[in-house]
Amino acid sequence: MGLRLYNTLTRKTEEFKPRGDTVGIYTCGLTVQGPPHVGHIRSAITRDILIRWLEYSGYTVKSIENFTDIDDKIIEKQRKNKEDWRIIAHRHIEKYLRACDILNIKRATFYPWASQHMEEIIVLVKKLIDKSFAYEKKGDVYFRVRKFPNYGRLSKKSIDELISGARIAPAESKEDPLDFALWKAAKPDEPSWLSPWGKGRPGWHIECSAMSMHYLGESFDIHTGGEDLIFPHHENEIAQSVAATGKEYVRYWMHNGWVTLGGEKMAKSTGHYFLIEDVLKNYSPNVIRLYLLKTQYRNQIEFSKDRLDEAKAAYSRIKIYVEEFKELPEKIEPLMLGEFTEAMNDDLNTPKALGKIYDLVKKGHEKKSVEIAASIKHYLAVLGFREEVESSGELSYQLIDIILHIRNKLRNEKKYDLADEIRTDLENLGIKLADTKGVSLHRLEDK
RNA sequence: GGCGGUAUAGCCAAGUAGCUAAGGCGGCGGUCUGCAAAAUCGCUAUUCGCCGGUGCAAAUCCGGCUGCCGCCUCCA
Repeated sequence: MGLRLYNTLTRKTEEFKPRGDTVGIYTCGLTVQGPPHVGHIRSAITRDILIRWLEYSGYTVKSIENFTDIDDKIIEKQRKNKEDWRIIAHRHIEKYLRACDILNIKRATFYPWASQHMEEIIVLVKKLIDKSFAYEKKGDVYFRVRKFPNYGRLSKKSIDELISGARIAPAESKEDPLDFALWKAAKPDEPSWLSPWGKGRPGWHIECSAMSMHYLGESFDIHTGGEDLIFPHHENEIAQSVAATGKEYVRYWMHNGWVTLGGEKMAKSTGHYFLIEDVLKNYSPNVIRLYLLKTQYRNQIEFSKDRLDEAKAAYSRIKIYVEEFKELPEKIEPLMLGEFTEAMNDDLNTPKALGKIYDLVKKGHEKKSVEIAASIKHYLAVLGFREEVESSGELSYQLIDIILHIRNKLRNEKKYDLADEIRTDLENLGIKLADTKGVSLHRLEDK
C-alpha cells in the first residue's frame, strides 16, 4: 500500500492520490510580527518530512510557504516600536529561514509574501464581489458567509453554533456578524495599497487563497499548517477560494498538533513560548529533529528540558553506532526497507519508523555490519537528519550572527569593499547573502 | 455552552480485534575498565483512565462516565 494521510476534511486516513505529475503543497507559514518559536518549527518539520517522504517515494513536489507580512498585529507593532513594518517582517522572516536552514528543513519552492501579491489579492476580492459572495461597505469588503453552502465543513462547525459562540462585537458595517473581512479600509498612518474600494489592505485569510492559487493553480493537492488554523483561517480560505472558482480547492488538509508548555499550547499571543534561536543555543539540530519526530505529527508534544535531554541521549546511541564506521557505501539496498516504508506510509508515523532504526542499531551490535550501518545512515538522511557537523549548529548560528552584524556596520559606514569581500568569502563557504536595507538574508547551500 | 482531540510501564511513545503489548529515556544487575565515564548485554506493563455491553477472541468495536488539551477571538 502506498502513502495514506489523515485528512482533516473527512477526519479519516485516506490513500494519497495526487492530481497530476507534480504534487502541489501549500503551507500556511508565519504571520511575521514575532520571532519563530518551537511551535512554528514543528509545523516546518512536519512539512519537511512530508516533502522528503513524497520525494523519496518518487513524486515531484512543488511547495509554497507564505509569509503574512501585513496584518493587524504587525501594524500594532509598528506603532508601538516606531519601527517600519517592513523591517519588522524582514527581521522575523530572516530568523525563521535561518533556523530552518540550520535545522536542515528543506526550502520550499517559493516563499511568497502577502505584501508582494496585492494585485492577485485585489483581483480575487473583485471576483468575489462580482459573484456577489462579497460586498463593500465604507471601504471595507466582507465575505458573505451565509451565501457559501458548505461553510463549516472543515472545522465541523455549523453556522448556528458560531452565532451562539460569537464572543466579539461585530463590526457595524457587516451585514451579518459571521461575515469576515477580505479587505480593510486604511486608518490614518496605516500602511495601505490602492484598490477599487479606496486605500486599504487585505484581511487575514485572503492572502493565502490568492497566493496558493497563483502558484499552484485553482485546485491543488495538500495544504498544511498548525491545528489552530483550522478555524477560522482554513475554513475561510476554502470558502473564498471555492466561491471564486467554483472548483475543489484542496484535496488533503493536514494539520499538526501543538507544542505545549506545562500542558498548555505554546503561542506567541500569550507570551507562552520558547524561541527556536534560544533552543538552538543548547541543542543540536539533529537532537531537536529527533525530539519532534519521536511523536507523530498530529499529537501534541510537551516542550521541556527533560524531553530534549532524552532526545539527546537517544540520538547519541544511533550516532555512536554509525560513527564506528569510517567509510560507508552511499548506494545501498537498505535493510528493513519494507517495514520502514510501511511506517512512513501510515500517515508519516515517524515514531514507528524510528523504532525500526533502533531495531537496526540493536542488530548491528549483535553483528558488526556495513550493510546495517549504511542502512541506518540512509534512513537518517530520509528523515532529514544532518550529516553531522554535530553541535556546530548553535555555534555557526551565533557566528553568522556576529559576522552579519559587523558586516552591516561596515555597510552603514559605506565600507563596501570590505563588506563585499566578506560576502564573497561567505559565498565560498556556501553561505549566500541577499542584502536589503538594514538586514541581510542568508541561506546555507548544501555542501 | 457547542464542537473536536486525547487517556498504554517511573517518564515519553507505537500499536485500532487474534503470535510473547514496538521503540526510546530512566532505573537495576552483568561485561569492559587502574578508577570514573562512555559503550555494550540482560531485566524492567498478565496489562492498556473507569463502568457496562457485543464477539470464540478487545488496548483495539459499541454505550455511559471521568480526567486532560484545544477550537469557537489573534495563533504553527
